Amino acid sequence: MTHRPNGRDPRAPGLAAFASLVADETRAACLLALLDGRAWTAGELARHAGVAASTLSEHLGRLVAGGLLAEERQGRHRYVRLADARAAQLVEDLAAQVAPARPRPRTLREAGAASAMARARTCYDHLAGRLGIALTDALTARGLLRQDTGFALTDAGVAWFAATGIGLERTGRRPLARACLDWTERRPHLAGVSGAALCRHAFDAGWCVRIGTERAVRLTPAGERAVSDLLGVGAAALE
Amino acid sequence: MTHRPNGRDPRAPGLAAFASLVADETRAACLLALLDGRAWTAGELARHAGVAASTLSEHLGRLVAGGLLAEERQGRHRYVRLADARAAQLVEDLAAQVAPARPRPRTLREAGAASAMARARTCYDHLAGRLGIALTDALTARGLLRQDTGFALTDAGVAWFAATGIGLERTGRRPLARACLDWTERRPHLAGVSGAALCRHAFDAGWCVRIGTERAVRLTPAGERAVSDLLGVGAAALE
DNA sequence: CTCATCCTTCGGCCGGCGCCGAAGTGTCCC
DNA sequence: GGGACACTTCGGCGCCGGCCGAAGGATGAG
Repeated sequence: MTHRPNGRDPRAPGLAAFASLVADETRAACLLALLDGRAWTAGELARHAGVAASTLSEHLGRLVAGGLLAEERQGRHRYVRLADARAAQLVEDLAAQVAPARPRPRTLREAGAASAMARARTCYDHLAGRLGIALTDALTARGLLRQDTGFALTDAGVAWFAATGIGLERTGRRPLARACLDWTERRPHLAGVSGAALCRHAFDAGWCVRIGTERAVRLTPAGERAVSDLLGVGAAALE
Repeated sequence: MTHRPNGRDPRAPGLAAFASLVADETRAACLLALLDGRAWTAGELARHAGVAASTLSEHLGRLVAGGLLAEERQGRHRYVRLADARAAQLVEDLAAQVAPARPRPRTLREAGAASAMARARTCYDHLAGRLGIALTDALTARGLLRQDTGFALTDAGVAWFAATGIGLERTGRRPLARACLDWTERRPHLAGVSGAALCRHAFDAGWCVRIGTERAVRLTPAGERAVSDLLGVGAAALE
């Protein structure tokens, strides 16, 4: 990088440096894995990505320095997670751009896992998969969310969250509602403060539970009743 | 790249490859330049970026192959522009993430240009700068746009566009309204179909004109009257 | 036709960086 | 204390890719 006396936009170096963080396959794999919203140890990520621990340590150093990851050291472990909702959104958005190169279930076990993921999963801090879309569509059909002129809760929507006992706390500048493009379905679903609150409530109220240690989620019988009663979402929309 | 038999997300290679497109300083400079929404020739971009024509030719090849740019060959010229609104949004979003490393006016001329850009400019196909924000805020204050629960036009807002004679044609899946984070102001302004329509109308109706060959824009006296009459935006909000 | 202009292709150079294994540091457990 | 474990640092290797200049189309002007 020699000196460039030109009319380049001063943001170019920063933009390139930032994109470089994602521009490595191993780091990209880490970021996608961390989209589950949990904190992983460096060792877990190294095994997941299939590289030596030393290699991964350097990658984590870069990602933390770049502000994409936050770290928390506990004893001899280094826990790492996406820095904030902003970072998560960035990875989501970027991942949504890439060609849906995904057909690849090799074994029955893999096919089952992929099917469960497509049905319901978490995407950072909100619900995704067909479940996430079904909820989003139901909110829209009931006039609680409008997607026709943008993406925002209606007054009735705000009231619905309050009546259902789901608190919506405004934190900083994070929007109350925003669209997150679903990877498997290529359709938008609810994210933002309300999406996160709905997801948290769904877990707290026992509407859904995690399947194994993955991002996949299963709707419980109680959850089926709840979404049917509250939003009129039938079992058909969830299969 | 040896074979990785691991549990990596299959999207990782694509994500990394895609980010690589932006992860080069010269390509980043091109993308930022193209955010003005116009078509540039390869030569113009080469001079702008300060690299040899041969070097830039290779960069353009990658960006086009990656789907970020669209090209149009006319005679011995190769015109290139951002492929679509999706690509523009991606570059905007990414650029908004990077630290606002921008203080740097060296000469009076540069300072003047920076000041004009901060006042009013285009951002791909919509208006940005203090003008863009003033319009967005005015729409919000008048109940035509709601930003409190997301980002969407209200029914009154749709009616306002119709009454003002600004057509809103739904094209594909592009949202009618979405927020674009302003680089200089760090605040959201109106983008999407309605943002583009408003910008186009402003030029067609003579509300504003381009300053020189840059992205900067100047509000005409007629434009000042129009925004004052239609939205109650005073001159103070635009300085 | 001839020349100038714009772009692309090719060969070659060089730096950056992703990778590993070995060695070192810090932490927890017994 | 000793040993196992998690992670980091370091040296070294190899490759990818950005850069240039020279040469080769392709197009338009005269």
